[in-house]
Amino acid sequence: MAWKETHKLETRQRILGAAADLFTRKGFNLVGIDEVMLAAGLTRGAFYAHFSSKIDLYEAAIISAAISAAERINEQGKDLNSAIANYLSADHLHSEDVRCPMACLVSDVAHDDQRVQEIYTRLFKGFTKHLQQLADETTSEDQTLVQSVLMIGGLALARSLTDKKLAEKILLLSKNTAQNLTANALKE
Amino acid sequence: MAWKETHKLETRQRILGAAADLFTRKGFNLVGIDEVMLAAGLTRGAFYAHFSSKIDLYEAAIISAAISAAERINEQGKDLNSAIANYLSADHLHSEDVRCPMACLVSDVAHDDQRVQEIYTRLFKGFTKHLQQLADETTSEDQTLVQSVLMIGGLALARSLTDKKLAEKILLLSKNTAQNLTANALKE
DNA sequence: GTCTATAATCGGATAGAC
DNA sequence: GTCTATCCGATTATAGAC
Repeated sequence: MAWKETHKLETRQRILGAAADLFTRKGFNLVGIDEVMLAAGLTRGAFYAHFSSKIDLYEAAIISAAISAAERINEQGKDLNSAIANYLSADHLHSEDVRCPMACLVSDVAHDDQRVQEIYTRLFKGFTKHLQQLADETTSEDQTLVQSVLMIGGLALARSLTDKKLAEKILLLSKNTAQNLTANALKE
Repeated sequence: MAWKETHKLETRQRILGAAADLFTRKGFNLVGIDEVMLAAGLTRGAFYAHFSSKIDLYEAAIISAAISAAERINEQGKDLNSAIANYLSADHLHSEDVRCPMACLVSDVAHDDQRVQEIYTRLFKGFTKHLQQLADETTSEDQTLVQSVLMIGGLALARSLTDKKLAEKILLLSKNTAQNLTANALKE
């Protein structure tokens, strides 16, 4: 019974991983349950043993994707500047595996129902809190918020442009601005 | 024949207006042709006399929405700072009529096909060009790009948060940062 | 828990009358 | 050009065997 439970959990994680990948790449509506289950190595019928609906999966997948993205940042850099650089890198922009759902779904979420928006809001607060922990004490909450806008906005924008030269320029400029932000720049 | 043509054009514009409103509010997939035509005061059957497909309408509606949003900005402010303030205002955030598609669809577009992305890219270049015309000669292209990230990213993010206090704080901080941007802040 | 088969629905697109 | 009626494909969700 013990490994049956862990096996189910493992399967669930595999589904979540596939869903996180597909939803961040294609959004909610363009992804089918078929597609997710196939990517997880199963068929559609098995889906409802793990999740009660597609929306249910979506909500769980966003959280899962955010955790993966945070781990990816943590692996590579220990201070705020490298976290910013890592997030706003060409690597992240073109990443085939881990992508931050905060950027990939920033406008999608505005069209979704309130439950999804609440999850997104919670994740965003976690995002800024995480940045703040990496920063030194001289960094204000307000600075962190602006850095978040530059990170999420810069990446989201870059992902939607076909002009890849321009996209990478936007990443670079957003990175520099976020890293150089001073408390002074935010005043009225 | 003359006013028959203008009547058709007028109807087309009414459809486009309804579509611009619905698509920026709900995204592509959650909007039905039924819904658009009903909002335009017609029925579904009449749709295909004006557009060849839903995607065709979507592409035209994004452009139409961008023009409306630009006009809205132009009406209210003549200089760069008031354009930024207007764009990143609580008014624009909660607007029931005109909304900027660049912010409302920034991550949606990344999931769409290339044609839509190309249109979005073209509109973005128009967006930055417009900002630059409002700015004085001391403003560099790079500054304008960062201002665009703060405007589009700030608004998109604010729209997805259920915590409206936080959303308006993000607007305010993004606005201040965009207005105070100096060439120095963008350097490596 | 996972499979195959099927029900039920929804929405884009077309046909033909007016 | 606009309407009503209809077709058709796609997809979520369920039923029942293993």
